[in-house]
Amino acid sequence: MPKYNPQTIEKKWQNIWDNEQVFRTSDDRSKKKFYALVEFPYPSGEGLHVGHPRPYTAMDVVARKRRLEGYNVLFPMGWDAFGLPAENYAIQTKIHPSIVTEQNIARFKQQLQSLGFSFDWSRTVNTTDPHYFKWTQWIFLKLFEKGLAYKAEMPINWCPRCKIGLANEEVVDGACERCGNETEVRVKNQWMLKITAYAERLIEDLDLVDYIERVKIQQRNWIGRSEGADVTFKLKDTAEELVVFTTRPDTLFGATYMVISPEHPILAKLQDRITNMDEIEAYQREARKKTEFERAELNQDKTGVPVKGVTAINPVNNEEIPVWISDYVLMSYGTGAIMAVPGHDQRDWEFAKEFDLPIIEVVQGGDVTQEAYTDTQSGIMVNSGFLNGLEVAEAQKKIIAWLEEKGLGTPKVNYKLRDWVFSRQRYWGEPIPLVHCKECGWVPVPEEELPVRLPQVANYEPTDTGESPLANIRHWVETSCPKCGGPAERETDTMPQWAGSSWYFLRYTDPHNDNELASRENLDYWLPVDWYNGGMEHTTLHLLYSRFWHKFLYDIGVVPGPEPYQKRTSHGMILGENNEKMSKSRGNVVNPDDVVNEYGADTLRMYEMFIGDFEKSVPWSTDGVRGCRRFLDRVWKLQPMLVRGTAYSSELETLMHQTIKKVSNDYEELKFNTAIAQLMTFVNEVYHLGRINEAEMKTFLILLNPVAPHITEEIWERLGFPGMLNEQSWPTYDEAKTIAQTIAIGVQVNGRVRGEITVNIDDPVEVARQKVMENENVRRMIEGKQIVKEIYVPGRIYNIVVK
RNA sequence: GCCGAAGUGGCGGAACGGCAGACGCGCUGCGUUCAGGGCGCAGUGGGCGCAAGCCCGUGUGGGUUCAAAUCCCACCUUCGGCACCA
Repeated sequence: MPKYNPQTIEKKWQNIWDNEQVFRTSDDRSKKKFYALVEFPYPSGEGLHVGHPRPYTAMDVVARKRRLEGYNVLFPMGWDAFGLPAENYAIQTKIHPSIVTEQNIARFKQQLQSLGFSFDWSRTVNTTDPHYFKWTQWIFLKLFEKGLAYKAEMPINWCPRCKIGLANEEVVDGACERCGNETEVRVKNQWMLKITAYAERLIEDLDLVDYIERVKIQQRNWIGRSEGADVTFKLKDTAEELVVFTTRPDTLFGATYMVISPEHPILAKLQDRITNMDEIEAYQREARKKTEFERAELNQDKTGVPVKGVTAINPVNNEEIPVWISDYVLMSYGTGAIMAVPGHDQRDWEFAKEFDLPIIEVVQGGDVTQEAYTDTQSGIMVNSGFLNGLEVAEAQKKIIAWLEEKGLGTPKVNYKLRDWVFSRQRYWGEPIPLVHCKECGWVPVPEEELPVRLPQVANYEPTDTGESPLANIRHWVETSCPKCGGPAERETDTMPQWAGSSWYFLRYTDPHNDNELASRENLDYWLPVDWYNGGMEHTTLHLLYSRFWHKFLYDIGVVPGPEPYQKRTSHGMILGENNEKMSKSRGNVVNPDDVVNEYGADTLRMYEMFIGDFEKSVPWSTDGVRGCRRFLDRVWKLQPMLVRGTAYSSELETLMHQTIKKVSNDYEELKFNTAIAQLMTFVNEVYHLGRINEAEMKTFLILLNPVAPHITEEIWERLGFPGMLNEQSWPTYDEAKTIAQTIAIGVQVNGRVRGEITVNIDDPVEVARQKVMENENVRRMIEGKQIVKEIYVPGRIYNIVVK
């Protein structure tokens, strides 16, 4: 027998799988389908690192298991290839991003193939391929048609280093998610997508899907649904009103002043009445200068200016209350105005203390002169007129009814979620397929003219004014209006990277279709994705965006269901050996190529699955890799231990059934580490025994195959088993045979282990009891004491309680 | 501040009411008729003991139970998400 040589056998089997199209997906709709999805990578110049294969291997294990279970499996891979690194590289080198992208893709593909993933490579999608982004543009036009894409002057987050506008989701702690530079606020004319129109359904429909709980929680958190009421406050001696959003209309009697955002439009309307306009304008200028970060994180001290000459009327008691402006009230949430209830709101309390405004207790329980009393989910109302003495919950019902009756308020739901800033002032992205005509306004490029391709340019630099490099390509910009034929200009902003990834999983079902984004038959068959594994970092970006697009496509009848992904799971990060995040600058990056060359792809795959709890971050360990290689060596050396046998031997039968059960279940629950531990236990047992029969060997190889596909195929072939391993069926187990007939159990006295007995699982209590009483040590422990109670749990424990 | 997850040997981790530490790494010993490596076998939570065995032990303090890493209450720490969201 030759030595185990992964380098040769892995190449060999990869070629066989490729030549025989073993993992080619068919559209045979008579078979039950399984759609397994992993997030497609951005093909960076750095190539793969060992973090990538973790989720890929996990889903490869599931996909391979499903095929052996008889499913028609779709397990595709593609390239999310628009994006800044290729563009930045182009700025430096003047090499077109498409060339660099192509090279990077080739390298990524070669690396992925060397790991033996069972992707159907014939279905690869590439977001930068005009045949693909034609449909990205098509979806955008549909959104535009339905009024869900609109252009607006918006204060947006601007990254001065990347010279690019960012979506809220791309700003982390006031800094650019990509480069870490602090972002600033700039008012820009931007394309926006109305994701807020779907806020409610994006929350509600989480009930329809099987996502891990932390993903659902984070999405709900991000969307930030909050129930309350809009309440109207009249302004004394004017025709104007201020509408506020509050979650606690029951505390209206405690509202002693109002605060509006410095950007609130009423200030301009009432400027003639306001007697301190200078002061207000000065404050507005200050507020505008601050970044979101400064406004939110750094400066929690309350500042503000009273709006002199304007007085509001509290609708519940007609009290006159002052109006202030302060930057702690945001124009972008609710109505940009609040009623301040300093007795029961921390921020309002601080503000009231700062400016010496009255504080009234309306929910009993605290001491509002000392601090805001916010533990008010329940409590008794006081100082609240007709609400006095009521429980909070009753008061809420009563006040809302009262407000509605008087026409002073209505129930209202607000969301923290904002509309999606969809334009980027960049070259390397999908052109937004719209034309601006002086006569007709924004006009869509006709469908038959899609895709709108990127022009060749010499210079990729973004401009400091924030205009796209495309703006300088006059021959591309200048066009004619599709509607009136007059002169018109193309939109020069491009789409964000999140565009192409919002629907790529649809394209996999029918990747070469030139007439539609995918045929309805294929979408009906393959959707929804049965299992989608990806990173937690995409929970509030990609995952939310693609659910939004999918719901929209559902509404216009393109896709068959409201949710794209039936099940969503997530993996932990792989850290460097020093327990820090892997990065070039930290010098702790492990390259999968090196691991494959030294130990083999099967070892890498196995280690990635064995390394620890799949859902948690874990440091890389070179010694751990060696351990997995050692195991595969031991598996290889099972070959000479083979004996004949078409049924499991009596020595291994129980363990065999236990192993089938554990491995089958654990693969489904992402507990690959314990599945592999079980396979190791099995091999250890075979070594003790010194032999393994054909039936056992076959089952073992099939169980190990999803994790280590090459070595298992090779051994299968070398032992002369019929066909290829990948054509076999997943083994089944008999529950009854997973239970050992004789078993050693612990014997406790007063809950402490004092001995061990070996019993037959079917032995009656009396037999077990007799064996317990024969035990020397147990006898000593109970001697001279009175037995109060005896508990026998067959197969588990025998416990004696003595006094 | 709010929401969530998690604290178990030297390390990654198992067990999720029933013998804590499966499996792997590391370490120790023995064998493989020199060494080293590789491989095989055995051992490996701490303390006491020649041993049989005993005591202690799953972040901390209480509680429930015949029995708690596991369930309940309070707290501490770490990590992740959100955060002046009215």
